[in-house]
Amino acid sequence: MSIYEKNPPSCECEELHSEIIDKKRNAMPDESTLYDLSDFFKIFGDSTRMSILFAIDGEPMCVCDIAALLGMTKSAVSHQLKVLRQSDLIKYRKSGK
Amino acid sequence: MSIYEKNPPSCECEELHSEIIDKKRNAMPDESTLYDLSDFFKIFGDSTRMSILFAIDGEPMCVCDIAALLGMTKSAVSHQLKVLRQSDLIKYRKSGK
DNA sequence: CGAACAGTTGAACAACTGTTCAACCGTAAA
DNA sequence: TTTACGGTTGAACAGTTGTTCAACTGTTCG
Repeated sequence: MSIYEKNPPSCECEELHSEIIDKKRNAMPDESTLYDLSDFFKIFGDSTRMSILFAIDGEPMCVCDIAALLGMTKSAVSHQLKVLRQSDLIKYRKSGK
Repeated sequence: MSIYEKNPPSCECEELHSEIIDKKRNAMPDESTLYDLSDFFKIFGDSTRMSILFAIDGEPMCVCDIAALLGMTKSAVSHQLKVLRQSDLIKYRKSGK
């Protein structure tokens, strides 16, 4: 005995408060700003990357040591370092052998 | 003619700089702090949530209007509002009909 | 040169995340 | 009470993200 058999096609909201919507639309940052902003936060939204940033804060470390400290593989660390490097959050320093 | 056929089992780094590692380990925030921190940033790491936050900044909006403004379904907005609500970033205000 | 070391890369895979769809709940007006 | 409205929910799906594995590069030391 299903009662709601003939629901309307859902969400027929015909912009009931179009004044508010228009007003808000003008106040909104443009799309690319929104993407840049969320992309920025995305970098810190991973605990591994956060750990790496804390680890190399102040004194630089080599990839092997970071990996040992965090209990991950060199590869995983390197992948995340690449993300951080691409965001200009860290610098690359050549190591010699 | 593959040359590097007998690579070592990879990553044999026997903590070459164990002093540095130990020192860093003590300076690291504990794991739950790291998770809390990254979880916090994760919320802002999505452009939809960012948009919603900008939209409802100052003057509150109903779900239908947010959906119309951002060109999404009510459902999608509601799901993201739930995330924001769970993070105590926004408050719920009952609407009447 | 050849071996060892430090690090990078890409493909494959699993886990997670965001959107859609359809069904649903609660309130208020008819 | 019934209908419409504003909003929520959960399952399903697609796209994205993080880790691992194996192979690789470049440098340096013997």
